[in-house]
Amino acid sequence: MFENKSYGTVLPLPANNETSYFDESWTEDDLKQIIRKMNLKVTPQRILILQTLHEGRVHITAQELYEKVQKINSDVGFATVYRFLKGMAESRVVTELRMGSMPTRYELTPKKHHDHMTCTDCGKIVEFQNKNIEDLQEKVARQYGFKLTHHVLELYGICTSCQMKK
Amino acid sequence: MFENKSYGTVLPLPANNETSYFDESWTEDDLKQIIRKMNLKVTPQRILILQTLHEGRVHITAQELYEKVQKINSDVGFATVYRFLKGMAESRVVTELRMGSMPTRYELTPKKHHDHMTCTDCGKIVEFQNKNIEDLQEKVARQYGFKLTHHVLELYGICTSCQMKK
DNA sequence: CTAGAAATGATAATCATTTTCAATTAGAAA
DNA sequence: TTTCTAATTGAAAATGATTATCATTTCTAG
Ligand SMILES: [Mn+2]
Ligand SMILES: [Mn+2]
Ligand SMILES: [Zn+2]
Ligand SMILES: [Zn+2]
Repeated sequence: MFENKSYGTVLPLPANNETSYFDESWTEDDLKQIIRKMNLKVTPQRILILQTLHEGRVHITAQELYEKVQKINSDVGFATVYRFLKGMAESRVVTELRMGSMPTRYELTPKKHHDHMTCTDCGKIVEFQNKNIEDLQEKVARQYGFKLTHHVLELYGICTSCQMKK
Repeated sequence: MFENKSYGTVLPLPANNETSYFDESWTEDDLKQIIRKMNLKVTPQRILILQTLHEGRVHITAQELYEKVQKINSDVGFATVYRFLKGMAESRVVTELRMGSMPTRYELTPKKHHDHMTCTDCGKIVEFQNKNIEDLQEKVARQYGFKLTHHVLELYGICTSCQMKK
């Protein structure tokens, strides 16, 4: 399974997974606003990291993001990338994705919540929304007296093209 | 079997939550059979590890299991515990539970699949089954041409008693 | 401007998990 | 039962992602 592939190498995410789903473009002022909203000082590093995250592929690892940022400004340390990513996760600007034992992946928190379905052969990730499932989750929580804060739903299987390869 | 019942905790580990949900008791022969079925040699270490896992609390970490086993036979190394646990996970004898960034927890794979709802305050874990959700997952997979192999569904929230503490 | 809190980044530390490898052992065959 | 050998073991080292340290630099409120 792709979960056993060595660390450091980029997962074979197909090109269509590398497009950002954020249609809107962000100006430097937008970026600064976002940083200020999390009560952090605006620094060139944070602007660059956030910008790169926004422009780049979704579901990126801290390491991948660090490498991308490095190519633009080699003065950015990976500690800063990890730190900022962690901060953004805390303030919900980004969402952490922990799939299996692989390094954590990040995506800018989308306006509308979605879950993920991953092909265990090629690593393709499909995003989906299903209100019925979300409603049922609430129902389960209610049955046990829980007040839900969040959830993790990941589907794993074989995608169409990988099925045909066999 | 474990419907409407909560088992184990992740964080505080109260003693009264250490009951196994496996009603059946396993004889040494049962243990040996299970090990042989995964095409592994029967060793005293593996018997002890499996037995301890069966008797102990569900949702246990490798480290916790190692410590329990140590008390009975200090000749068992933690590499063996990790290795055997990993092997059992591969042959589906145990199920891995990766919650957030905490160390992996293990449980003997139950006859009937269940998912987990965790209190983020006290760590209480509630196991639940919901056929509707499972069906909807299949439906989603079908929509995208995926052939599902497994899934991860974790609900997080505040349990009843933790809600009252506020 | 300036002060001082916040941020940075090189480096070391953490920590769960995996690997290595020499010594031991299970268990099939003789 | 004895032999043989591949599988297993455990101590220790390695790994890899992530986090902490801390001396230095940089924001930004005033
Ligand atoms: Mn996504
Ligand atoms: Mn369980
Ligand atoms: Zn695929
Ligand atoms: Zn609670």
